Formats: sequence, C-alpha cells, structure tokens
Amino acid sequence: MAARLTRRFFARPTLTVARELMGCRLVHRVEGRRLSGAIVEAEAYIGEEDRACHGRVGRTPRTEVMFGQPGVAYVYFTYGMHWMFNIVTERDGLAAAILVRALEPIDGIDVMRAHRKLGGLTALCSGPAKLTQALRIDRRHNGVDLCTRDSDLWIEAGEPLKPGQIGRCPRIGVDYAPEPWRSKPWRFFIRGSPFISK
DNA sequence: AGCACGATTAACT
DNA sequence: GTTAATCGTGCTC
Repeated sequence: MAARLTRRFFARPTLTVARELMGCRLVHRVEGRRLSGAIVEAEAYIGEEDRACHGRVGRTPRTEVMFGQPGVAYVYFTYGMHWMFNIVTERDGLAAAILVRALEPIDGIDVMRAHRKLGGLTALCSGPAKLTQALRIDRRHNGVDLCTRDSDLWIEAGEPLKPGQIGRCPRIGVDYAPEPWRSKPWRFFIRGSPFISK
C-alpha cells in the first residue's frame, strides 16, 4: 500500500500542490472497507485577497480550519445539502486550500454505488458533492488531519503523470467573484478523463 | 431576529 | 435550456 502524503507535501504553494495532486488517491476507510479514487480534477483557493476564496471574510468559525496547518481537511456545507472536501495548504496562518472536484473510482465501488444510489461509474464521483457522498465524507471530517498515521482519511501517491496530461483552466461556479479572481486559471484536471465534472 | 445566497445536483421542459 | 431542493453562514437591522 502506498504511503500517505506528508504535511511537508501540502505546506507548499497551493498551485504546485494542486498540480501534483492530479493522479493521487483520496482514501477513506469506512467500516473496514477501503473507499478510494484517483484525483482527476481540483481547484486552488488562495488567501484572503482571493475574492472567490472563503478565506476572504477573514477568520470566522467556518474559515478557521483554512487558516490552520496544512494537510488538514476543510469540509464545508453548501446549497443546503452538499458537503465539499478540501485540503488545507501553505503555512499556518494563511487561508488556502484545494477543492477536490472529481475522482476516478478505484476501491470500494460497490459501497460507493450504494451511497450514491444514482448514475453509472462515470457519474459516481464526477463532481465535488458527488464524491463526498460516494466516500461518505461530511461534517465529521472538518478539521481532520490527513497526515497522521491513525486517521481514516488520507491522500496517497498514484500513477505518475506526464506534464502534457494535465490541463488548466478557470475555476467552476465562482461567477460571484470579481475579476481577476473569476478568471484565474486555478482549476487543474487530467486531460481526456471521462471522470471529470460536467 | 431576519435575510440573501452559495466552490451543486438531479429532475424537469 | 430552467429550476427546486434545503440550511449554515455572514451580514444588516
């Protein structure tokens, strides 16, 4: 089994971490079962000046985790029904994180299908709220350390990718943010993957 | 205390 | 293409 990515990995510039996360695996151990997928799409949110980032409002009960140490899960609730999974990056005190937007399902596909109830394999984890539903990630995971040995939630290295396999474009669903933040090319994805969000 | 809205999804026409 | 679902958060009164 591959080793967990370390805090040192996440304590770097967010765009670097986001790019290198492509192909890495998000793993959640649930009742002894290993639920996992390869990260095929993710977005960077960087600092209080990024008007699309939750950290723009400063330290609040909700954003506190984002301001904390890297390698910790920031899980938040939105649209009255959806949970979003993020990984905190950069140094303690700087509000930055990476939203994991889509996975290529690998382990525990039968269990993930039971959690989702809808759609086929490509629809299983092809969106930020779909993958949290499939992997059963929710409010309990906000603030969980992904880098300790005993955590049930972590990130592993995956198959190495060539630079040409990684695409880059503006972030999804941030039309509320003013320029230049709305158009920052901070979304990364694996080119040609059928598992990215629609 | 009340309000507008959201880093979305699925089900519509 | 449009829209309902559904509630925590941050802001205004």
